[in-house]
Amino acid sequence: MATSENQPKKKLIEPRTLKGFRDFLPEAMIPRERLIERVTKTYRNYGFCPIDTPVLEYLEILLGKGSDETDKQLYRFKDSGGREVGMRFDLTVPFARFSAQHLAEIGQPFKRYHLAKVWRGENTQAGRYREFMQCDFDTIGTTSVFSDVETAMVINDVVERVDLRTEDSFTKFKIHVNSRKILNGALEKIGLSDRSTAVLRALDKLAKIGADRVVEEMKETASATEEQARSILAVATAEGSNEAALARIEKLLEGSELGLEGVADLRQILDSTASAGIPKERFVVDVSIARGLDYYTGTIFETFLDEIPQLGSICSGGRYDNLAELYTKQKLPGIGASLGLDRLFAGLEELGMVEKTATTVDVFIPMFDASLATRYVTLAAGLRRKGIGVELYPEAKKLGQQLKYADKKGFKVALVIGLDESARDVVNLKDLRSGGQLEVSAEIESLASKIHSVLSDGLDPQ
RNA sequence: GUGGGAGUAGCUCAGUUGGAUAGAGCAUCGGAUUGUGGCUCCGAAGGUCGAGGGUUCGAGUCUCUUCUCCCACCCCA
Repeated sequence: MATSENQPKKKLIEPRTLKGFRDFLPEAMIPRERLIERVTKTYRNYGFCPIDTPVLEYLEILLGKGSDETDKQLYRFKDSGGREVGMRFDLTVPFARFSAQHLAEIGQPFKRYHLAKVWRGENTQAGRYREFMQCDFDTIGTTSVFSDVETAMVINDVVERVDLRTEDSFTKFKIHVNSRKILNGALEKIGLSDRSTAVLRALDKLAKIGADRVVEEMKETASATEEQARSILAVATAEGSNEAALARIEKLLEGSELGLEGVADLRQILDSTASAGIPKERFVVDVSIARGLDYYTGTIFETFLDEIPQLGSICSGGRYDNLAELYTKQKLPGIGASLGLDRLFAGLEELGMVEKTATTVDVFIPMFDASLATRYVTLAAGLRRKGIGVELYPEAKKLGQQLKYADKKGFKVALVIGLDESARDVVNLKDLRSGGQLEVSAEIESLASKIHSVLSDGLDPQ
């Protein structure tokens, strides 16, 4: 190999990232972290506990758990010890393994959340990447419908808090609810139970491609008759209010114990969430949502933003009978959901709900005069002890340049201290948003409270 | 994986029938301005024209191969 000293010109390595993989600059990462914080806080608010699992799993743990598609998308390789390994493509499969492995320690019921990156080697598209973050929460070890109710409430709470500009509730979204029991009851009644996957996959596309093409697809992929397909659609397209839709479905499913159970579950979810104060119109009974994955057996959720439904579901989940059947004989029923952070973030940006900032603190101290450096360091430390984040500029450049830097980064106030101020033991407190400034005492206690008031009320320009 | 589109400065793009040293705006850095940011003016830096081959006196431009990215399908968050 030729060394660089032997070459007339050093060949630079092109800095680049893999397709579907991204860097996050501060102005993207700061709001992203804020969103993550809010999601975490909401999950914890319900008693969900954090866990983590390895990025790599033995290949046999991951293979054949989703569809053939997920097998194809799996990042897999041999490690240096010759072991067949793969990178997790979701958080549910690792959780299933985790539950089976630690069941004795975690007990039941068990509620966990897990925010982590997952990897899928599929083709990229707008809002779809090969490395992306999922924010899962699950409750296992109980079949109680009140876990379904709680799951619905968590989804609602978490999406209500996505407006990163404010603390106010975001309301322009709908949670679509369905139950596999209703679908399976209907399939049972018309004798299509053995082809449920294909039928449901077709049904899932209803909103996208319309009734006629769904029927066509069912005939093709599930070899359903026209009559069978139409009768599934009759259940799936029950319209009107949630109550009216459920009443109609109840009629259509008469005699199907399973189907009626599904109707009862949905009624309970709607009733309980309404009593808990969640607006009724937030939920939409929608029998056409089916979810791709096969392991759902009961309630299903999908969440859409009112203004960009074409973005797809930003938070989806459902109930399953047996999470870890491939790893343990112990039956583990549960329910959970997953927030697609990157897709949601793409949506929030489109809706202008992401405030751009490149700083993590509000207060900026320019190094006005090099001889006062220690003075600045001390002042900054004092304010930080008071819980006020401060950035001190590291070089004694021209004041104008330092303020320009502060302005560009989005600091809200600057504390300007030159020889004059220092001698009189005062601080020139400048509101960078309005341009107004005020001379205040440099005493930490009063300075801190003054900063607080300027941060919340601003300072009039003079 | 299938189909379509596009690759020129960090970003958005211009570049005529093939012609000499490849340009602009924004962004970056510096100066005008050694006690005050956003506006203005001036300047600097920044390019293997995605890569490799071919045609030609001459290629950013034509041609072939290849790579990458974007869009749609499939599937999904």
